[in-house]
Amino acid sequence: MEKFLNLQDHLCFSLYACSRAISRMYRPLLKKLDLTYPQYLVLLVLWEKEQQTVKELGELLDLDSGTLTPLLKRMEGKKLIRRERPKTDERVVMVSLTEEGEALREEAVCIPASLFQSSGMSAEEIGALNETVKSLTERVSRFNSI
Amino acid sequence: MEKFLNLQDHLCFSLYACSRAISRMYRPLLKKLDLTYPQYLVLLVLWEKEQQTVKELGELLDLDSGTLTPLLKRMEGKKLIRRERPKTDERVVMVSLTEEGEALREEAVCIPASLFQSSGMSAEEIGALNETVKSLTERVSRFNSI
DNA sequence: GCTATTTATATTGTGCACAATTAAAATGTA
DNA sequence: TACATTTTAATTGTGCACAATATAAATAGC
Repeated sequence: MEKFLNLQDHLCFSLYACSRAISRMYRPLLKKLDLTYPQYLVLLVLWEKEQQTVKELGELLDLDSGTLTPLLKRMEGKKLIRRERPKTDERVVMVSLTEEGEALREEAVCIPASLFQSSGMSAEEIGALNETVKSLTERVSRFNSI
Repeated sequence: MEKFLNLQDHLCFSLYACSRAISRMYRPLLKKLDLTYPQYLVLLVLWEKEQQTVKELGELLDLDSGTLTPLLKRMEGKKLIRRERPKTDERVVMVSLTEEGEALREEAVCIPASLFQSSGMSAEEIGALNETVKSLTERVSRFNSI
């Protein structure tokens, strides 16, 4: 006989609600940059390495082309990125930063601090939570692929 | 000078990716019950208290009517719930379980165990993580409302 | 070199999320 | 009681997520 859990005892719900709460906190900050949260994540990846394929972006962000293709087209429309198929392999779409996209980095650099500030947690606590959550994701994902 | 974080060091991304990974793990289990993850959450709430208003559901799940109204209509279409406006206050929509909705509880009761199993964590560790994440959500949400 | 398979992206369709607006019923107050 | 305000859902529009499918280029085997 399985014990029946309260909504509040479901870790899945806590994580789902927390992720949305953070996204909601970031939204007004990102709106000033005319960005959505997933678009911000794409920029985070490109600020680390300014040219990547759609496939690489998808692997890093764990998003498929059904999500990324229209998202990247919107970002291209805003002149934040370029999308081009290299002559050497026309299956691939290379995504690279424009100057505007690169320049946004300066304006966005303070966004993570808002989570740090609101969390009331120390850098160590945040780091530890991050590692725990990443480890959980990895195990769950591994479980998925079995 | 702010330090620039790697994607993997962003707690916001870890939580976002983890939430989606869990949802992905649940999806095949929920598909057997013809449920989506948010629909499952609505049932979790109704299994605890079998009649609630849309407003109450929204407060518990942190979802607004723009999300809930169409979702609940789909659940009504599947005969899992009833939606009715009480004569005493016709602004309100009361949501209540049908027998089918109540009966799904038995089939869904094992779903949380799949997260427990795949996580490789003890019940204590899961409980502690749950508390940490809930506390973070609360602080972030409070920050939002200032 | 020719075909079969693989790889990378795009398309289509469904279902959330959420901001902004609308609408209708209930309540408060003069 | 009349009218302003508040409460509660519904609607509209945009942008993800993701499964399923399609398409075109590249590579592998023969």
